[in-house]
Amino acid sequence: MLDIQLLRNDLEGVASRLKARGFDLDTAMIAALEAERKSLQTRTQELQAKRNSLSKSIGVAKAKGEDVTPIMAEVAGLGDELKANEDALSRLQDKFNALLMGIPNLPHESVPAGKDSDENVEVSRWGEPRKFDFQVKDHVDIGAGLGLDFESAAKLSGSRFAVLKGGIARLHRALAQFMLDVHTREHGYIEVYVPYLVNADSMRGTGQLPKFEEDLFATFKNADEKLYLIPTAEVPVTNLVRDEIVPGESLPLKFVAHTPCFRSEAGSYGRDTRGMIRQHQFDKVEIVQMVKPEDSYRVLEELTGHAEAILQKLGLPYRKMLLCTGDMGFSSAKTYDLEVWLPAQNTYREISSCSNFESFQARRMQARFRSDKNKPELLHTLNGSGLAVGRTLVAILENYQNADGSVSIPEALRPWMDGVDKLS
RNA sequence: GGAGAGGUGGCAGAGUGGUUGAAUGCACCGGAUUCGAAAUCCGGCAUACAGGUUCUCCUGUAUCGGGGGUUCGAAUCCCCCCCUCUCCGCCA
Repeated sequence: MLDIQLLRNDLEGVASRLKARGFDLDTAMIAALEAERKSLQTRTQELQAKRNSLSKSIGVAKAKGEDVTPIMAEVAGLGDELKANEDALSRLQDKFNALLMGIPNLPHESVPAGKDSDENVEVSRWGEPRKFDFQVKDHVDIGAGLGLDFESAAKLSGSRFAVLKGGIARLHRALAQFMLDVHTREHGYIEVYVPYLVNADSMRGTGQLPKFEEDLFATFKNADEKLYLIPTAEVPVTNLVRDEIVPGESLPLKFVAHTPCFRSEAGSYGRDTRGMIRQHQFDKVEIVQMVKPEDSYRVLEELTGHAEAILQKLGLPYRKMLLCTGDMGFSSAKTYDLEVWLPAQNTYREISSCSNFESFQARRMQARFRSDKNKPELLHTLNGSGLAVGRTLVAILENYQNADGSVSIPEALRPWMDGVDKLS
């Protein structure tokens, strides 16, 4: 959520920055709503003040044993207008709030302008894609002989699910454990285990709701209370600080969580239908930080580096992309995507997304910190995939495949695989 | 699932319709005392929003788990919901 003060003070400026990310802000409508709000609110508060003081004087008069009927008569006249004003104000505020919740974050000034992913900017590249002296297979074909089973998954649940058996399931588990261990041991994150079902408040806090309900899976706790399956650990982990005022000295808070993620993938029919790239359910290790505002851009670089470290340890070639204004997520002010090399597709594919949300999520969540005796201040939130486990599995299968159909295990991962150096 | 108790400020904990945004204690901040510290004493100390003033405040409104209701007036009464604790049952 944007700062409403910013909207009031610099509506046109906000509109033009939003335009850069392809969002049209109806400034005339907002200005009109704002003018109406101002007069309604002033009038309502006036009436409330009058009622309060009259009510108070009734109490005083009664205590003295005086006759209160004249005051009662006076206050009775207020009732209808006050109620009408209160109702109108609350309707207007609901409307304004709904509008505000639907406005995306402002892009940081360092974000390049652009329409879509074609205009993202490559920042750096790491590793050399391997030269194969045989015909490379994609992960589906390689995995078929190693326990990657889409037919069973289709029987159980339909399309966009996978069953892993044997060594490949083991590899999947090892990857998650490896990532968790690196982030906790080397990068200073605290491991957290969190619920996979969360309420609507949590989804609103991080920005998935109200706009993107169709991307989520939901279930019902009872007839009128819906719970959502998390599309990323970002949701439960970031919401740990919702409605909290944390001591300034406790920042930065650094959390890492390994969770399954559930996405309906509505609107992506036909895209990445083959294989494990785009699933309804996948595992991800997510790193999250809550920091002071002045630190958040330094931390974005640091956090992205933590995700890169996993790719480097695994020896997977990747490139780091700075997303342009038109390709960023709804809540983000600046995002780096890490794209891993997939030889069978002969291209780089997203495996991590690292974002600084500045105070956008914190404002929705009322997540604040207090330094000394200063007033509470909104903190900044960041997160990144460190990494998407399923896609990392795909990358290893494809990059470490051998001519005989076996797959080598990256050196760094072997301690998590009981020393196994090859799946066959 | 059954029975009972409870949710109040950073924390603990009073408060069952009327100058209560809320006693008291702890914590915290400023000052006094002290060579300095502890102890003691004095004062301050919630959040959001609006209006005024504009870097310092003033005024108003809302907020005592959430929502709705009664009333001139609700932390306090009524209804619904959520959560926590204790006991019993069930259970990975």
